[in-house]
Amino acid sequence: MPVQLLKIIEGRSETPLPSHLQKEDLKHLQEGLDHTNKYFKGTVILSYPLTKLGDGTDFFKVVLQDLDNWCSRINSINILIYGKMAQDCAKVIRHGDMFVVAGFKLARSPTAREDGRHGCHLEVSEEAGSSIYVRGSKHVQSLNPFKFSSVAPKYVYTPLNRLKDGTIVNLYGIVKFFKPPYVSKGTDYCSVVTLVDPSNVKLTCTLFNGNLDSLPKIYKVGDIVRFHRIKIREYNGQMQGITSAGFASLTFDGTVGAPLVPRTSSKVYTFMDEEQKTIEELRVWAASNLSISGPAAKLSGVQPMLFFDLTCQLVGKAKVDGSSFLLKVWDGTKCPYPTWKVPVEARDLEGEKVLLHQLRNLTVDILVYDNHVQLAKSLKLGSFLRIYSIHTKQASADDIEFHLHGGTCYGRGIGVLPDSNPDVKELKAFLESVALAESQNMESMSSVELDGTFNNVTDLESHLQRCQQLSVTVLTDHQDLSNTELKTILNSTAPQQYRIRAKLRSYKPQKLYQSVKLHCSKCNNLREVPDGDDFDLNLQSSACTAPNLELQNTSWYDSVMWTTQDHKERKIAIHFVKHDEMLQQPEDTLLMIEGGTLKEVWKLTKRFKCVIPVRSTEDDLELLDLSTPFLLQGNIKYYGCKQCSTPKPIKSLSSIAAEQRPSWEPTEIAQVLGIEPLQYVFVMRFTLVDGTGALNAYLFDYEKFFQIPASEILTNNFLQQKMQMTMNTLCPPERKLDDLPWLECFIKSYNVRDAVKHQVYYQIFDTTVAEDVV
DNA sequence: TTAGGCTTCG
Repeated sequence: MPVQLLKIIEGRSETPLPSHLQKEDLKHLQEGLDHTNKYFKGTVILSYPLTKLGDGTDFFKVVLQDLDNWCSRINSINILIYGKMAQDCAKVIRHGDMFVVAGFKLARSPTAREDGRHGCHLEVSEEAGSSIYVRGSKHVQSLNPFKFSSVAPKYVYTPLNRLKDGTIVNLYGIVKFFKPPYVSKGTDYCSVVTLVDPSNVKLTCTLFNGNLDSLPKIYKVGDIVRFHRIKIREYNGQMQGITSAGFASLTFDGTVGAPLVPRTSSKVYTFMDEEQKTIEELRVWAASNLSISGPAAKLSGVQPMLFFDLTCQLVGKAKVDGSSFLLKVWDGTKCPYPTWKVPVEARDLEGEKVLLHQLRNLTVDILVYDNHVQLAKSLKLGSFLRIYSIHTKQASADDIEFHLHGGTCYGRGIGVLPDSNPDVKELKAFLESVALAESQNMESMSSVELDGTFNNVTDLESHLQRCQQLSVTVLTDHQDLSNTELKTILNSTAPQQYRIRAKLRSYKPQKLYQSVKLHCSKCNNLREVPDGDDFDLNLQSSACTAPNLELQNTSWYDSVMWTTQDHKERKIAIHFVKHDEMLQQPEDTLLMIEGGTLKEVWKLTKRFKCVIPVRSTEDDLELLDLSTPFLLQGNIKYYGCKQCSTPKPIKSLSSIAAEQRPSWEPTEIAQVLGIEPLQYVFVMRFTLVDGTGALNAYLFDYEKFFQIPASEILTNNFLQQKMQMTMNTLCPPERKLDDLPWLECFIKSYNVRDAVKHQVYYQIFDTTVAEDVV
């Protein structure tokens, strides 16, 4: 039989190829050379749907990658399979399979220039006397491994529903619960991990090791682990896993599409295609079968009386007494409640004094107890931590307290995250921006303050006093102009420009988030920013269209598709845009999603550079309705103008993908997709007074006035607080007019006429909030 | 040996 599936033979995993065949290297596949008695071996990286040619012959095309030459510029080749063999192959071939072909005919590939693969393709059919051997992955039960040569030992992995008492096994699982390593009462560190796998059986493992590093590096529920040599025992009527001699583990991020970088302390480990495929399959299974936890809690979002996990940086620590220890941490956001400060002796507090002072309003005190003290003491200042199951407690009328109680219930504990952790990378970038803002604030304050003799209230007061003398805004141009009184302006004709000195008596809207609008610079229209519900509805209605199978896996993107296993059986497809035939790092990757929910789309934006929601049509993917963002990047939703856009087919994007270094700039993406992008803008009305008169001036600001990008305000707590603080400085609530600070501004007057009336309006321009106010 | 998940009570 020409297509041979190498079947499992109990205890014998080796089925040799016919001995007359010799392996041919990709670079030796050339026209004019003799390929009789040669075979080519590669991994299936792509297969196309089975089709019929014009004459009714079945036709199946697969792309093989040569693993021995995978770092060469050209490492893949097209295999064209005809007739019955095409049918047979189409039934069994899976992505990732090892594929061997012999007795092929070699011909020039007409698509080589376009697909960048080998200059020749291999033609294969029964008539030509070809043979195909397929080695399937572990998870295809009917197919099995054979060795081409003796390389690494083969591991067999036991599904969690097949575990037997008293055995030592290898297994994979998705972390459903874990206790980060803690000091046990014996001699070792202990970590308890509960796993689940697609057999839907749970296994709780108790892992011990004297070396912290030898325990699995699990950072969150949903991580995927591979355990080697774990002992299975029955305990209380259930199977339990426990470390045995030689136990080893790999841990992977459980997010679909995240890089496959194993976390391990082992210097030598096997991790091959099959393993990769298993992890990818488990990720997809988990994505549709396990509940995905929401975004991580931030200090700005804490509530009294709850338990939460906090990702943070350690800025100070101090011993308190024998059974408790103090950690001072921050995550760049401000806790909305006044927080409890644990009294400690100044000499017991470790940490940079200046930093502790600078961040005094952003750090919180976490008191850790009992078994956590030892680990807490050993933590390095500046390290990034995830503290699991912190308890917030409202002790007095105002203060909120943070406790990490003794014991390890619910995974209570402290984990140190490496700098390479994606959450740490994100946090670090955020903290740097906050620290910069904080230090700029500090520079403007008096040096007396820095020594810590002044308290917060005094800081604020002196800050406001300063604001009352100087202007809280500055002019970015035309400084030579002299001031004009408001009365004069009100009595003059428009259009004109003026420099004014006035006080901000009031402003609208009072709720600052309402000031954010979307503006089209082409048609000048302003539009409200759609809320998340609209977006969700659009996504839901587009999810009714199932992904078109013919639009999966093209020359410029790779696709993953799965069906959710809830009652809706929703089909989700993700298309990862490639660059140079390769997938890029997630942080550089643009992906398109069909059938995703709002939550899934947001989750993807956390990991990938750009996300474009799309749906299938008959012959291409297309953008959703323009009330939906055409692009999500970071926290920002980019919208297009309905009036001025003429959406083009999605394949127009492939031109950017083909660039040397695709930067995926929103403006460039908008341009190739025929979208006129809308810009986020603050629109506010300031009522200004100067003793001679009052006038309303509009502020129309993308970023310049507040030095805050309008695009980021809606999704960034810190910037919202910053903007609120700025407005409180410009127009302090509950103050008499005399006590308000001065603003220096440029305003221009302009006429607005319609059939019935004529009005003069004023707009602020070339003005910015003073640096020490921001 | 240790812990064997399922919140402290400071």
